[in-house]
Amino acid sequence: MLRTRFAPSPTGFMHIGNLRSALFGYLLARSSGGTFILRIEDTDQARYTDGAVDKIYETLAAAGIVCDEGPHIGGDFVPYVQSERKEKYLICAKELIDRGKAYYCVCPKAEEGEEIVCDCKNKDISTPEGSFVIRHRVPEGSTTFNDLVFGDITVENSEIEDMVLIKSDGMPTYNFANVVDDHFMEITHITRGSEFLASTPKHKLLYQAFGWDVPIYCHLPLILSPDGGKLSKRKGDAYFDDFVKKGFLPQALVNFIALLGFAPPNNPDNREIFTLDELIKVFDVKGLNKSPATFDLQKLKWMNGEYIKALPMDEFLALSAKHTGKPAVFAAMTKERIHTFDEIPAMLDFVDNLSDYDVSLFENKKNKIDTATAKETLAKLLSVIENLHVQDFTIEKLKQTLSDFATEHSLKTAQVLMPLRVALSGKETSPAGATELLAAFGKDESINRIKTALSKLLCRACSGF
RNA sequence: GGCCCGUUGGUCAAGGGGUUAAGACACCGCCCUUUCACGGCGGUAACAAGGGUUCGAAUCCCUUACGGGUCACCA
Repeated sequence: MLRTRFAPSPTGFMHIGNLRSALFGYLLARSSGGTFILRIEDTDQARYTDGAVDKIYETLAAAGIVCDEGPHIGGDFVPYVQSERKEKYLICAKELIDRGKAYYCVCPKAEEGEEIVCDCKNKDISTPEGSFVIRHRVPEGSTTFNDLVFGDITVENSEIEDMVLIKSDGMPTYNFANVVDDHFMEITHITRGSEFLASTPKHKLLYQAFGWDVPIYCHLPLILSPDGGKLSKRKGDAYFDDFVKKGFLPQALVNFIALLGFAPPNNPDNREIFTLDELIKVFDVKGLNKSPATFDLQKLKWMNGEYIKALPMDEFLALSAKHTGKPAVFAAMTKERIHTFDEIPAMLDFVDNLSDYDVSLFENKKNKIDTATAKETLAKLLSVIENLHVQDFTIEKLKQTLSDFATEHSLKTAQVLMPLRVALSGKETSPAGATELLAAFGKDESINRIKTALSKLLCRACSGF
């Protein structure tokens, strides 16, 4: 039975890279009928942040990633929080000391840039006094491990330091706790970012020191920021929540990061939009890449736009309400045009506040419209609209009315609709055409806006320009 | 700097000895059109460099360059 795990540290918000590790662990488990577990690695007390564990649950839930075992659901291997497993690590470390594979070190903690020559390795201290750590005794030779993505990797043991297993505060280090827990929780496949590639030989040596089976490694290619380095907090492109706040949908985000460093091997029609369930179906480690992938915001936006367009209208309106207080008629206009929800406010700013726009907006060479013809058309249009009944303000009826108007005055539809649209929106671009805006604003407001346009145009005419 | 890993258009990527080197995002053009957008059609644009191996290399090997990761009592 295949078992994978996601083992984050509760240090704050969920980093995109972390979410991706979780996603691939989940995909690997689900695609082969395995089990996906969550383990909290809180061995660094200094970095512990309140609420961070809840944030992890929330993010996984938002992403649709369901755990089979974990602190919040239990399982056969409780507890799933490392700080609650403290004794286990010490016992294991002592076992290693008994076997001569680890030793007590009483050297002071090295300061920044300082290097301490440690001789504890040869002292064989049996009962340390005062502050101490337990270090791994790295054997001679070289270590080779196999990775599902990167293949065989060999490192000389002389390159590997005698790493600390138990810190002076009694807590295990990440490297140690990770190995111990993965063994006892019977994790078969280790999925994590390739930043851990370099420490994997240390881990393998530990498994061997205990005489445990070495799990199968599957390192994921890194995600890079567009300017080369890591995704960073500074630029606001590092955390899941940042993206949600900006109006990205969790599903789109998941879809996008799944396709970073991965391409489904069997994808004849080059599909790129996948639900989580579909990702499970097409997932295969063979599709994993080795080279780092750059996070391209533009493509994410495109993908998010695709998800927004696919949303049922009621869901869209519910979500857009968080970003705009405008009436649904207007919000609905933006559905097919936005990439992220935070684009809505700027698109609908004209609804409550007609800007003091310039009359040059009325000019359009292609359709032979200038301020004079626009004024003339709007003036005639005004009386037509004033004579309409309120119940005639439906898109269907307005369309007919405007079309008849154009015919009657021998105008092209554009020559009627362009000036009207500008008058109603006061903008060069608007999220909908004249008919829709007319219907959305209703009779009174439409008349007001046309009158405003006329006064602007009149003013222009007086001054002789 | 040592060690490890990587390098196909600006970005994501397919392709694993013989291809006109896919597709997507972005960009540009055209069409549609009531502006912009959407949609449709088309276009620009890539095998890091140099050596091998081979009848033939984007594909295999070596070197260089560049990029990244890692060298904690952080995870």
